[in-house]
This record gives sequence, structure tokens and C-alpha cells, in this order.
Amino acid sequence: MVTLSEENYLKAIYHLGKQGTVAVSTNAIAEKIETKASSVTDMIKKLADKNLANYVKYQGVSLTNEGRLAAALVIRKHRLWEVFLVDKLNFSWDEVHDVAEQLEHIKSLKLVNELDAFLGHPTHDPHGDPIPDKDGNCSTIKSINILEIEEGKEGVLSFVKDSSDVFLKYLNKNNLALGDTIKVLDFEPFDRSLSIETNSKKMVISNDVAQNLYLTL
Amino acid sequence: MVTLSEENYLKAIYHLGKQGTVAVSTNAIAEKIETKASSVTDMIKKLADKNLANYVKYQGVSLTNEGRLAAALVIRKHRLWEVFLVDKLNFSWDEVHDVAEQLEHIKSLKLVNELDAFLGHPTHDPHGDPIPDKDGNCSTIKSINILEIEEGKEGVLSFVKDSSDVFLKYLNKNNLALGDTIKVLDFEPFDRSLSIETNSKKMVISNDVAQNLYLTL
DNA sequence: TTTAATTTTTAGGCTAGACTAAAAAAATAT
DNA sequence: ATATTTTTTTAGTCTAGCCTAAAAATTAAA
Repeated sequence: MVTLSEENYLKAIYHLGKQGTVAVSTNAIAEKIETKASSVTDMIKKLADKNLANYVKYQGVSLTNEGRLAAALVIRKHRLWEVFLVDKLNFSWDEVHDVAEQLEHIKSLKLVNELDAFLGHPTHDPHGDPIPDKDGNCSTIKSINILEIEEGKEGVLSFVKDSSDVFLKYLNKNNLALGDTIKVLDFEPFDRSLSIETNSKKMVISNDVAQNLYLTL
Repeated sequence: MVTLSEENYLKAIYHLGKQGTVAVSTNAIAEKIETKASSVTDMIKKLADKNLANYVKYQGVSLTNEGRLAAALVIRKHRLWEVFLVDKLNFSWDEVHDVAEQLEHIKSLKLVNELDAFLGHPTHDPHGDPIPDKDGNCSTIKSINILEIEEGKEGVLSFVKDSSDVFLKYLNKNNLALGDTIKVLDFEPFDRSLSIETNSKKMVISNDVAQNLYLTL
């Protein structure tokens, strides 16, 4: 049995370990989970004992295949519930996180799979993050950051990196949503801002905003 | 903040205290929750400190208004989720309990209310138990036990007292479901069994089964 | 009403998962 | 290469929620 707390650690390690197969540091996990490094050390040992993580003292931690699958399943549940909340229960995409954070720990294989079917086997959550399948595999999304797109080209907004409340509210206020077609007009070197066109309206977005928008071409 | 464990105690006290305003005994709670009496005493004190229960040493416990509302809200969530599982996710009524037991603890007022609306404001769960409203009030169901119904009369099956796996499977096997119209044919004094007619088919049910069937006339 | 049985409470432990403070190892700077 | 800083681990506490065993109160029986 994997406890709720263990699941949160697995998730954190999974997310931090994503870019590269390098081991994740104790401090990085502590920061992500908002706990102390000593608590992380304790838990890492427990995960290693359960064969969910590979751990060598002072050298960080990585997930075993079993651990990675367990983490992916939690993320799968989280993202499916987010879709449920937005599609069926009228939540907006900036309201779903805290509730999904609770729902992701509900244990029932039938529940996950029936929910998946009920939602029509969605591949991405409301923020554009891919939903792992039963085996923990993600449909690798090939969206690229808007700053890397040539002037004059357009693409579809399919992922936002920052899914904090405040950023999503900014997008709402400016009528930007996943699925929107965005055309890159002009990059301004002085402040690295970008002017774009979407829904037949021109607007300027700051570099901070642009950093978080990913399009598929 | 009410913890998961506290919610389970509130629920138990609520259910045990239903018939009459008498205080509930420590042992009764222990048996219901499958824990030890000493653990119950500990928790009762905590609930009393939080103004959720009235407690006098050696004289049992009852819920305060605040405690009763909190309990009703947990039960409301439990039963709404049961409806969701059966109506939307193809669970059968004997599969829902364990999952609903987890889902009832998810904290989000918006979630409960949106779920309620999404399901069409149901008044009863799949076992016929009434669903408390936002204020904790139940639509008092006025179903009566099938053994108290006169021979020759009929009614609609609207509640089953025992909602254990094994009993619900029995009903499934015998094609008995909530909403079915049942006619009482004959009471057999020897073994207190009952012959009934439903869906144009006659059958005999044991007294043990009859004890658990409630009809509305 | 006194004794016996039952129920409830108290006292003291245990574990998971957090914490602080200090020690140990590793990384960085001189 | 040595000293300093940073990271990580260890050692020892704390709390919630459970436990066992024993004491106290209540209830039932003689």
C-alpha cells in the first residue's frame, strides 16, 4: 500500500526528474513539497525500502520502474479529474488544482478507468498537460515555446507551463484559451516582448507571459 | 478543520443517534467504527473540545447542531458520489461503498454543489437512502417494511436496509431493484417467509430478506 | 445491599510523518 | 591543498490516532 504522503513524494520526484535521467536532490524535493530536507531524507528511505526509488546516500534519488508507474498513475488521476471538473462541473481551469490534488489519491482502478471512458479518453488536461495512459505512457506533446516561433507563423495554443491561479486569471482576462490560434507578429528586442494576433485581435504580451505559452504548429 | 478521522466518528454518531435523541454509547461507536473503546473516548473528547459533540463522562455522547450539520454534509457527499458512480460510471450498487467512503472526505463546497446539480439534484442514493440537502435536512422517506404490508396490496421498492455486498448481489441475482413494483401475496407463519409477485413473476423470499425490503405505497 | 459483571476511562506505548538542531559529507573558494 | 559554504543526514521531539492493560464508574445479579 502506498500512502497519500508517499504518493506526493513520488509525484514530486517524477516531475523534477523529467528533464534527464539525473538523480533528484533532497533539497529540490523539499522545496517542491514545501517541507524540510530532513523529512525528505526520511521518506526517501521508505520509498527505497518499498522498491519505489533508487537511493544512494548523498547522491540523490530516482524512481524505479515501479515507482515511475505509481507516480504516473497519480498524475493520470489528477489530470483526469481536472478534465472532469472543467468539462462536467463548470470549474474554470484556475479553480481545479486544489480539488484535483485531493481526488488524485482516491484508490480504485475501476474508478479511474470508468472516469477515463466517461470523459471520452482525453489526452490532455485543461492546462494542456498530457494525461498518462494505464501503463504510464504520455502522448508526447510536441508543442514549442512561442518565443521560438518565426515571425509571421501561427500555431495553436496547446499548453501553458505555469498553471498558477494568477497566470490563468491573466489569460482569462485577456481572452486567451487552449485551442486558440495565435499568430506571431513581432519580437521587440528592447524588453523581449512579443506582439501577437489571436481571434482577429492584436495584442502585446510580455516576455514573462511568452515564456509560458506553448503552441503546436 | 475537521480531519478525516473526526468525520468518520461524526458519521457513526449521527447514524447511531438517529432513532431517538438518546446519547450514543462509547462501545456502540467502537463497534461501528471497528476500533477500541479507548480510542473512541479519546476522539469524543476532541469532538467535544471542537464543539461538535456534547459529552459527559460515562454518559455517552450526542452531536451539537454544528456536529450534526458536519455529519450530514459528509453523508450528503457520500450519497451524491454513490449516485454519480452508478448513474455515470457504470458501477453497480454493490460496488460503490468503498469508493464513496473515500470520496466523501473531499473538501470543496463548490464540488458538492456542482455535483449535485450535475446529477439533477437527486433525493435518494442507489440504495434508497435519502440525500441530505445543503442544510443537512433529509426528505423524510415514508417507506414501510414489506412485512407490515397487508396481503394483496402492492408498493414500490424504495429502500433496502442492508446495503452489504452480499445482500445486494442477492437482489441482483433475483432481479429485484429499486423502483420495482412488488405485490405481497402470502405470509407463511411456519418460517415467516413471504411470497410476492414482481415483474409478473411470483417468488418466495425468506424472512431475513423481507426484513430488509421497504416499500412506498 | 452487597457482589459480580460490564462499560468506560485513564495511563502509558507505538507508528507515521512532520520538525529542530547538530554532525557529516560534498562542493566551492581561496 | 586547505578552508569555507552548502547540502544532506542523523539524532532526538512532537502530534494524531491508534493500541493494551489496568483502574474507576456504572449496571445487573444475588
